[in-house]
Parts: sequence; C-alpha cells; structure tokens
Amino acid sequence: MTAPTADELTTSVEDYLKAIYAITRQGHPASTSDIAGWLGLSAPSVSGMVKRLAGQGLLEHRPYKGVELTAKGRRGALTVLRRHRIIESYLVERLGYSWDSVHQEAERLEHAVSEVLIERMADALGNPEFDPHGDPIPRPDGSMAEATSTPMPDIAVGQEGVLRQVRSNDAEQLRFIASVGLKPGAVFTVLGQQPFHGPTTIRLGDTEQVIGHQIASLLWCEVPGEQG
Amino acid sequence: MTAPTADELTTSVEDYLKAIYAITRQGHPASTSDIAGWLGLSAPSVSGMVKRLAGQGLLEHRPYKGVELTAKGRRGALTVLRRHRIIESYLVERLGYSWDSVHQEAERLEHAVSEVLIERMADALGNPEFDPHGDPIPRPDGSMAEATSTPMPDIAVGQEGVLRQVRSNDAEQLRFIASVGLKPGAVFTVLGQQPFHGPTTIRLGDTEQVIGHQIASLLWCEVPGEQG
DNA sequence: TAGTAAAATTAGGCAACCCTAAATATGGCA
DNA sequence: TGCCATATTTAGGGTTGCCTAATTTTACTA
Ligand SMILES: [Mn+2]
Ligand SMILES: [Mn+2]
Ligand SMILES: [Mn+2]
Ligand SMILES: [Mn+2]
Repeated sequence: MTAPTADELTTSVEDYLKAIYAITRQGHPASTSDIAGWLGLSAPSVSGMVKRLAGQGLLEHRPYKGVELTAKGRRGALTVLRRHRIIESYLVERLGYSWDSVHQEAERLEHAVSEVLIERMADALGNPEFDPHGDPIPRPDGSMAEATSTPMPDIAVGQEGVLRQVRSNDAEQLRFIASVGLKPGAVFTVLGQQPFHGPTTIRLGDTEQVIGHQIASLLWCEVPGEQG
Repeated sequence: MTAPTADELTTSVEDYLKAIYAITRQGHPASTSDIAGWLGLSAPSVSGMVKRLAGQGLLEHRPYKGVELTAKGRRGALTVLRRHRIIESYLVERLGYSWDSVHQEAERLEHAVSEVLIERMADALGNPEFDPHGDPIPRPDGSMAEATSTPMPDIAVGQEGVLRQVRSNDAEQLRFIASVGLKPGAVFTVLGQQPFHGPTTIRLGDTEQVIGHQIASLLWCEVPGEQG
C-alpha cells in the first residue's frame, strides 16, 4: 500500500534524461559517447547508468546501438526542462540576472525546487512560453510552443528575419552575441552570406554586423512569409 | 596549485553542521543521539559521519562525550543558516508562501543556491535581519542580531510583550499560532499564567486567548523595560 | 572476406551515506 | 565497589554514481 511509483528522480538521473532528450531531438538514438560527451562523464559510467535507467523504464537501450527515452523518460525530461527554463526566466526577470549567467544557477536549482515553487514563479511571470534564450518552456502537460525557425546562415540574402532562439549555454558566446545587439526578438536583414562556412552580414538597427559561421549557426530565426 | 580548500560541502554535511549548531546553542556538546534524533538518522550513521567531519576539521569529537563545531564548522553552519533564512524570507515576501510552508522548500534550496543568488535575494528584500519566524539572519560575516527575549510562560502577569520569534518548524503548530493572530511583531498583555505547565492567557487586540504551555513556550517575546 | 580501429561493455574499485546487529564504554546505583 | 542499562562505536552490508583498465562488438576498409 505504498506509493505505486517512487517517482523521485535523483539529480544525476534528471540530468541524464535532459541530455538524452536534447541529443535525441535530432531524430537519432543517443550513443553512449554522445551522452558521455554531453555530461562530461566517462563512457563506462554512462553504460552503467543507462542500464539502471532502462531497468526503471525510463529509456530503451539497444546495446551497441543507442538509447531512446520511453514516454515515462520523456515526461521526466520535460518536467526538468520546464523547471530549468522557468528558473532561468525568473532569475532574469526578477533578480537581475543576465542571460549569460543564469544557466549554471538553473542547472542546480532545477533539482531542488518543488512543483509548487515552479508554478508560483511561472504565475508571477504570467506563464511565459519562452525562456531568456528563446527556448520554449514545456507546459505542465508536456506540450510546448514549437516555432518553425531557421539557422541564420540558411536565410537568403535580402530576407528580413527575427531572432527567436539562441542555442548556446556558453557564457562567453552569449555575452558576445548580446554585445552585438542580438537577443530574441531582434529584427535584422541579411545583407550577405559567404559560402564554405563563411560569415553572415546583417543590418541590425543602423549598424552592420559581420557574424562568423560558428555563432551565426546558433541563431535560429523566423523569416516572415516562409513556412507560414 | 589547486584551490587550497575544496570548501564545497555536500547536502548531508551542511545539514549535519546546521543540526550541531542548533543543538550546541544550549551550551553543551551535541551527543550522537541528539544529532541522530534531530536529523532522523540512526546513531551508527551519525558516528560514522562525525568521524568524517572531524577529519575535515569541521568539528571536534571527544569519543563517548560529544561533538562541538570548530570555527570552520561554525562558519559553514552560519552560511547555510543565512541561505535558509533568506530563502524563507524571499518565498514569503515575493512568492506568496505562508510561513508554515516555507521551511521544507528552504531545507532543499539552501543546498542548491549560489552565493550570488542569495545576495540578490537579500538585496531585493532590503537585507532583512530576521526571517518570517523571527529567527535572526546571519550576516555574510557570520554575525547576527541577537535580541534578548523570553519564552511567553516566563513573562509576569500584567506585563506587556512583543512576540519576536516563533521557535517551530512544524506546519501544524505554525498554522495554529497564526490562526490565533500571533506572528512576530504582535503586541500582547499577559493576563494569566497558570503553574505546573498550565496555559497562559493573553489579551491580543480586543480578544483574549488561552495558550497551552507547549505552544506558549515556543513563543519568544521581548518585554519592554526588561533587560534594557 | 579478413583485419583493424573505434565504440561499447564488462570487470574491478572507490567514496559518500545510509542501515542493522554486535561489541564496548560510561555513569549511576545498589 | 561492582553491576547494569544506556549510549556509543565497530563490524558488516547495500545503493548510487563515478573512475580506469580490460575485453568485446561493430563497422569500415583493404
Ligand atoms: Mn539553460
Ligand atoms: Mn542539472
Ligand atoms: Mn526554517
Ligand atoms: Mn537542508
């Protein structure tokens, strides 16, 4: 007559689920070394944990092939992701954090907050749909706004775009991007696009900016009229 | 050439330090069973942890006699206590928590917040000196406001008093105390005091309240003119 | 198709924390 | 002063989660 599911996930397990969720977004199963690289752990550590998580029904493991989340595992990942992104939003909105400094803090807090606290923070912010980096915040039911967006280097010259999402957690990258005047919502026009991973030139307000490919490809943008 | 002190304490270690700090407030060393009772652990678990903490220089252990914090251990305890009490204050002030529900949340968050976050919360609140229960909040340097106060049953009949501190973390007790109209800052007059752990009668606003000894002894009060 | 480099798993260990059962020290009382 | 109940510690064990070294599987290439 105890609770049917223990359901309490450890910090490690939650971080594994998030990592696997992120990696498998590309469509392919997550390999042991993908996960190890993502989390900064050794491959044998991941092998061991994967076995345990499979035993808990959180993921499916095809040995030597890779790993995919079960519905239960995905639910866990989305719950943590919701916590992470609401925390980031709250810290930026209410406690003066910059978007390049919130990630670390959220990475720890996401494992310590109660559901009550998360919902209070979300309410205080008016239940936002996106976090400070433009990442969609999963709703309590697991659904989330899914904007169709394009990496900046794929936008045709002459097109106008709106920056929607900055896919980086790296503080230095984020500070650089902000220093150029870019953040989610920024409107720009593509002036030039060099081939072979060359830089992108945009007009942003009254300035022109040249943005290297590595950074530009982190910038996911909406191009009005495309894929309406 | 690495950091001279690792300095990062685990959740368990932080809770041990807080417990020992609280127990030794009475002046005596903390016994193994005191600590075990406080934390809800077995005595052998405490014996083992005490050995480890002594090895880290966080406390001094006189086997079979008891345990006292070193300066380093006290510093750790006060740091966690500061976090705990600022978190409680913030949750009540800014996120609509009631004082009977904050403790649990703070008990987990106190191990996950950075110093930066704590100081931002403290700043947002105007660097309060007391938490919602009236407990003094240690300052970053470890000092704290130390009010001279008296348990309600020790106040003489006829005296006026101000409730300063409610020494309970129990949600039911706290809800009861609040339901009577008592919270830190409340001004009252003692109308009657029965002997043999009998109840205290007070006038509070226009009402008279009879308060049992168990509850009354949790209520630490300032009696104007006493101990000036 | 055999050979091999890379990826993954297995083997073996370790530290932190917790537990129960057994042994031992302590302090008070007869 | 010696005995005994109680407090404490030691012994032995379990889980989580990480590591390095050794082994095995896979997939690609010659
Ligand atoms: Mn983040
Ligand atoms: Mn995390
Ligand atoms: Mn508390
Ligand atoms: Mn705690």
